[in-house]
Parts: sequence; structure tokens; C-alpha cells
Amino acid sequence: MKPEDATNEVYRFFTEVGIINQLISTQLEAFLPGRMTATQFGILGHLVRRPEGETPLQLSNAFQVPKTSMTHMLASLENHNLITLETNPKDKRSKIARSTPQGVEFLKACMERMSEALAPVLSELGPEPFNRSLPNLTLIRETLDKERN
Amino acid sequence: MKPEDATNEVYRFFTEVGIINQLISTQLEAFLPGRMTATQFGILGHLVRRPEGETPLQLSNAFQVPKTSMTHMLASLENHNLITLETNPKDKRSKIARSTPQGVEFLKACMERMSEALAPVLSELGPEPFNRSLPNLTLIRETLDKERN
DNA sequence: CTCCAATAGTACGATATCAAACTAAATAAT
DNA sequence: ATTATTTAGTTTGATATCGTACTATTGGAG
Repeated sequence: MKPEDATNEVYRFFTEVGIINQLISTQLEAFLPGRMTATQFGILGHLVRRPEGETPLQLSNAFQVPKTSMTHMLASLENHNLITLETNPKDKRSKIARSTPQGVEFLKACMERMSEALAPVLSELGPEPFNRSLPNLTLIRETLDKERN
Repeated sequence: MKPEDATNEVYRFFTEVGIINQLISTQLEAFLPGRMTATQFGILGHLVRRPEGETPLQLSNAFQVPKTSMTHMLASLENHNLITLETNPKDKRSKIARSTPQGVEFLKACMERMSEALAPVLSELGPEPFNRSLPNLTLIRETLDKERN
């Protein structure tokens, strides 16, 4: 394969990733209240899986959004009583975000609705396409993250 | 594999897609003038590859964004003289967006800079991870698109 | 032909995102 | 200990996105 073809393939890869992300986000956001965004929902999921909580900076690194965006997202999640924000006892500049019981409940309900909505897709495709691409995606994500300036 | 594990895997798939999209968009947007977004850049690329042009509605379907967003994006691209917008002679409600020579030039320059920026990633990973996942991504994208209500 | 439903795009208003500049706390340097 | 530097998060202001309601055009039913 010529290097040009490789570049082209990478470009198509990123295009597909962009469109899949768009399709999924749109569908998810249709289930979410108000203007809660797919990323905000992702943050909630991240926190639910980490009961010890994380700082806003850790979260903005994990989701690759500016910390100024994170401030806004966390404020919004807190307004919905889905998370709490406390000052970090180990560093008074910092805070710790944790999911609330309502947050756990809300996440569960949304994921169930999303599963129902995606059921036709899963039964048509089966697990293999996800199964086969996931390790590659993880590898690509890790490398992109590592090489980021 | 239990069905619950399959759901979990799908969830992780979408999470990885979201983060990769975020990483690439951020890097690309750092190269783009003003606040031009990765999606707008994607639209330009789409039009450059289709000299006959497309209508705004075709574009909003291809990129899965609301047509009201497309109006804004196309206006922005037109302001930068990267595309033209003419009324469709076959349907006066409609328009046709086409890339300009400046648009072609601009796209080329940005893609070259992006290639340079991604060179370390590509040389570390090689083409295989992209190669192997692309057909699966395409399949997933097509199915998601088809099953969308 | 007339009317009506469907379709393409836009105006408007609300909210999300993000860059730049800022405040406060922690850490390092002298 | 004092000062300088770095770090965590927020405020501010600008722009992007998108839902709702609208206008204009098309195409079909009668």
C-alpha cells in the first residue's frame, strides 16, 4: 500500500468516527433532559464507576475537554442533583466531584432506554463488529493521547 | 459471552469513539482559523470531493447535524470564501453548495499540517489498527444510520 | 386551476463550548 | 521566611449548536 493510501484510510477512519459519534450523541441526547449533552452524561457514568470521585482536572483530561468547559458541565450536573462538588481536603484549590444516588439512578434509567433504542442495531450486527474494533480503538486512543503535545 | 457483557462492550466502544473524536477534533481545530470547527472542515472536504456540489439538506444528512446548524456552518464557510451557495435552478426552495478554488487550497494546506502532526502516531501504530477497524466502523455507521428512527 | 400537505431553508432565542484573563492556593527558589 | 512560579478552578465574552416556529416553494388531490 502506498503511503498516500494509508493517509487516506486514516482520514476515512476519523470521518467514520466523527459520524458514529454524531449519530450516537444525537440519539442519546434525545433521551436526556433539557440540553444535557452526551459528554455530560459520559462524565456522570465515569463518576458512577468511581465512587471515590475525581477532580475537575482529572475529568477534563479523561474526556479531553478544556477545564473551562468542565466547570460548566459539572455545575450543570450539580444543578440537576446528579453529582456533588466538594472542596478537596488535600488541596484547597481543588474540588472533588462525586455522583449522588440520584445520579446512579438516572444513569441506569438512561442506559436502559438507550439499550432498548439500540437493540435493533445490536441484533442486526451482533457483537462481533464492536468486539473486533474495540481493541484497535483503544490502542489508537492511547497513542493519540500519549503523542498529544 | 453474557448479553450484559456485550452491552458493556458496546458502551465502551461508544466511549472510545467519543474520546478519539474529541482528541482529533481538538487537534484539528487548533490548526483551523478562528472558531472553525472540525465538522465545518469535514463539510469542506466533502464538497471538494464532489465538484457538482450538494444541497444543505444532503449535507445535514451526511453529517447528521440539524439543518439549522448546517445553515450556520455554510454561512460561515461562505464568509471565508471557501464555498459558494447558489439557489438550485431545479428547485427554488433549495440551494447548492460548492467548494471554491480557495476552499480546495485551504483544505490541502490543513490536511498537510494535520498529516505532519499525526506522523508520530502513524509511525508508532502503523496502518493496521486503522485498516482493521475501518470496515467494522463503516458497517456500524451504516446500520446506525439505517435504524435511526 | 385551487387548495393542501410536504419540503427546503431561515430567523430567533436559549444554551453549550471554549479561549483569555483572572484569583487563590500550593510549591519551589533564594 | 520571602518571593516567584506553578497549578486548580472560575469569570468573562465570543461564537457554535440546535429546538421551535416561520416563510417560500413544490407537488399532488380533487
